Amino acid sequence: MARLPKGGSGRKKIQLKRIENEKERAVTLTKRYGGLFKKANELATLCGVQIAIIVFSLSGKPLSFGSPGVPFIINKFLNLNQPDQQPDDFIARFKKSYNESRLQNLNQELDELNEQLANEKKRGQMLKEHLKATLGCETYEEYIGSLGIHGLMQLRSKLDEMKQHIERSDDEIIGASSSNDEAEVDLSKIGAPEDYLKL
Amino acid sequence: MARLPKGGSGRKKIQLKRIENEKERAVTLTKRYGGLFKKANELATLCGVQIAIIVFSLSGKPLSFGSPGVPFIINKFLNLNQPDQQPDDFIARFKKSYNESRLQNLNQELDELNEQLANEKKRGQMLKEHLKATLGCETYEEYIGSLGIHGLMQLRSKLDEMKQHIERSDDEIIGASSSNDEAEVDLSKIGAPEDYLKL
DNA sequence: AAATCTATAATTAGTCT
DNA sequence: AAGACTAATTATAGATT
Repeated sequence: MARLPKGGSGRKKIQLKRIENEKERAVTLTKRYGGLFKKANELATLCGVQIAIIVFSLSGKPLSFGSPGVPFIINKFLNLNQPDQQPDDFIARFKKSYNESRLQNLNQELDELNEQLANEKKRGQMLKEHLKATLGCETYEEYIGSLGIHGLMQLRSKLDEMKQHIERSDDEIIGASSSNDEAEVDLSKIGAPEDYLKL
Repeated sequence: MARLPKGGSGRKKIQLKRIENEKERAVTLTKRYGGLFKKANELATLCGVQIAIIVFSLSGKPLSFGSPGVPFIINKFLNLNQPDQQPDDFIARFKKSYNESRLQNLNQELDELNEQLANEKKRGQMLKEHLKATLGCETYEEYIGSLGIHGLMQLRSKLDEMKQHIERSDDEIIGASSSNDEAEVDLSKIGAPEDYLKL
């Protein structure tokens, strides 16, 4: 028998921005994190890589996927980022790292960041010229806008997060003898990216 | 001239098992982890969740995505799985501080920042397409564009501010100095937006 | 509200460059 | 060898139950 198009009107394209409707957002989360984990599993299987995904829902509930396992991969990741030798004295190591590594690294990283931002700018110009040549439109602002709305939102929230973390860490380090649980950043103070760039 | 169906024969369904051919596997990894990170970014944006992905390729190279950041989410995840064990001796306490200190976290955050910047660059083509799709829009994108410039400028000032803050903190901590002025941003060093985004 | 359905959007395997 | 292309597969937005 002929199949009537009884179902919905089909998929519509959606904007890449926070879904305001709470219910709809929850449904989308359920659908998509399932799809994401499925893709991750396929990637691990097809390509033989190790992969871990951690998602924190708005309610704070952790959803995780890991092949071979989340803790294993976390350990591996942390060890890579902390290739520490082992001096006898822990405090000496602490100070040594603190004095030698941090400022230099930070300055270097900041310089690189600025350099990359400059490169982004240059690339924007090239793109504009290219677009102008092919499309005949002067849309530099639009391009930078598109670029900025992604990269800069992430940068922005990240920097605020780091800033808060620094302030807390300072308290801990300077007053090292006072116990201070929960050195974690209070995420609720950071807010969504939209809060910084809302129209 | 007429457009020949010059391309390949089209996509074939593949088995969910390890791809034996090394080159093919590498190509698939590249394609799919890009797609996976894109999906993750969409999930984070659409649903306002925090998400981190870590992939270790066979060669051991880590590929990661994080919103707000991989280390941050790892910390959160670990804290959930290891509810606060109170350190009762000095070394343990110091160790705790160290592990949560800004040296590690900052460096990791910066690594992550740079990584995400690189990802942003990789998506240049996608952004171009997005721009093309939104050429019809008039004031919306332009407004975002101006916001992007503004955001970039503020980003710069935040970086400078952070840098100064860190320099002062170093003096305090390592040199045990007690001078404690408020770190102020030197606005004269920042310059006008045009200096960063001029075309 | 979770499951199902359908049309469509998005991803990508294979191919060619 | 890194990107473009195309056809086909896969994911999913919105409707419906």
